[in-house]
Amino acid sequence: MGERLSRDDVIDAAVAIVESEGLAALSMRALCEKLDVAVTSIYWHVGNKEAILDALVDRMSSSIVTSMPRGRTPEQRIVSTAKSILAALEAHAGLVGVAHQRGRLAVVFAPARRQLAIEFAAAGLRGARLAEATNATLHFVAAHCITMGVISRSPDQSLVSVDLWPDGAPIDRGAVRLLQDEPDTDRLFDVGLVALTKGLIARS
Amino acid sequence: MGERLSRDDVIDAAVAIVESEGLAALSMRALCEKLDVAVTSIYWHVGNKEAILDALVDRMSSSIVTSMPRGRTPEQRIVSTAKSILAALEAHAGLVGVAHQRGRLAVVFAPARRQLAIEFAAAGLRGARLAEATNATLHFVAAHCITMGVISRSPDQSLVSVDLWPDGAPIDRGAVRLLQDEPDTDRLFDVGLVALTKGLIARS
DNA sequence: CGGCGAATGTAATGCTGTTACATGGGTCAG
DNA sequence: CTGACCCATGTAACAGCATTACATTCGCCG
Repeated sequence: MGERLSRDDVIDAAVAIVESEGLAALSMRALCEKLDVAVTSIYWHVGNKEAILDALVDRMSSSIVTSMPRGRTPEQRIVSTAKSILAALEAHAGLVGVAHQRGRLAVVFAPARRQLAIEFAAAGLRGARLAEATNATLHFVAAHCITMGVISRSPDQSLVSVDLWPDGAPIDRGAVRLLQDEPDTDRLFDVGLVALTKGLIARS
Repeated sequence: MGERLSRDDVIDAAVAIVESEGLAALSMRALCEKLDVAVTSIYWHVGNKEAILDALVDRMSSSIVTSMPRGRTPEQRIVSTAKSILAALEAHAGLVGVAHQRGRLAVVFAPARRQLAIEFAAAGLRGARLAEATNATLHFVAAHCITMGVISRSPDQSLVSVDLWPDGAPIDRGAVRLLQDEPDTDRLFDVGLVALTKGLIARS
């Protein structure tokens, strides 16, 4: 019976569970059942559930590759960079919140932070404004991902619709109709990102 | 022993627990212990833990009052409205994520949605652009709140700092120094909000 | 007083993370 | 070869969680 368990075996199984059944399904018992091993073996090799989550975040961090920014203007390249981060993070949707909880999102964001800073500098920003623009953009992307993660964790999406204008709307009918039903969050991200970038670049 | 339990008693106790010890401390056992009652009584009156959370969200929704927007320009009034929502939500920080999970953030946001739509219309937006600008702004505020909630749920804030520019930075030193340490999220919200508003109002 | 339903309690089930303790298996010294 | 020792695994338990089948009490109404 030389089939000794290794730390990597545990993490591999954990990744498999999270990717197939979601983060909520990752329990120590489910893990040891998948590995056909007693619970305590996991504790021997990895230590804690916290440690398992940390290892998962590490895996995610190292597997994220941000592509080169595309576009001719700084604005286009900033938007492109932010979108590529979003795409990379969405591949590991469930883990973004975990990474954020542990304050390790900064590590994941390091390459993107560099790219964004360079592009904002190319757009003419300096000093405090440059740093704030970079961080605000990253915060925008991170917050969107985490928000999506919170949604996806809930089982039923029973959206409660509200009657916004019971008696007469002071805005045009087209907008009223569009405001009534729940918006597409991906579209919202795009619109917000472009506007945010524009506003950050514009000289006050 | 006429001390019959009522549904409101349960919700009151739940609110007390959440406000004093946080959402994580809200368990059925803690609840019945605080009420000095058996667990099953709670199930009789409220039904489920889900139902309790729903009731908590209701309480939060009805207790949120958004103040009138301040400022002379539409941009100022939009920013003011968004900030007042944020302030109102932060008073019930732990519950925002719950409300969002249940798709009931729209209910909480209804008054703010109206105000924002009016202001964006005053800024000259119509139809789809008006609806998208309104929703993007609300999404920005909600995402920020939820992200803060995820942070505050974690016990230790051990932030891992990364060396962004191991060999030479292509941007000015002041920005480099500011980018190195973790930014103030409140400041980030303000900067992002103003830029977002500016970008949304600006005619493309 | 009888009956009936509303309200409460008892005790259990099955889930979670975690751990004290016992056991097997291999390596190495004497 | 044998005994010591340590690494690795297993058994079984504890404490906490939400939930529920079942029994019991209380109060009201006919």
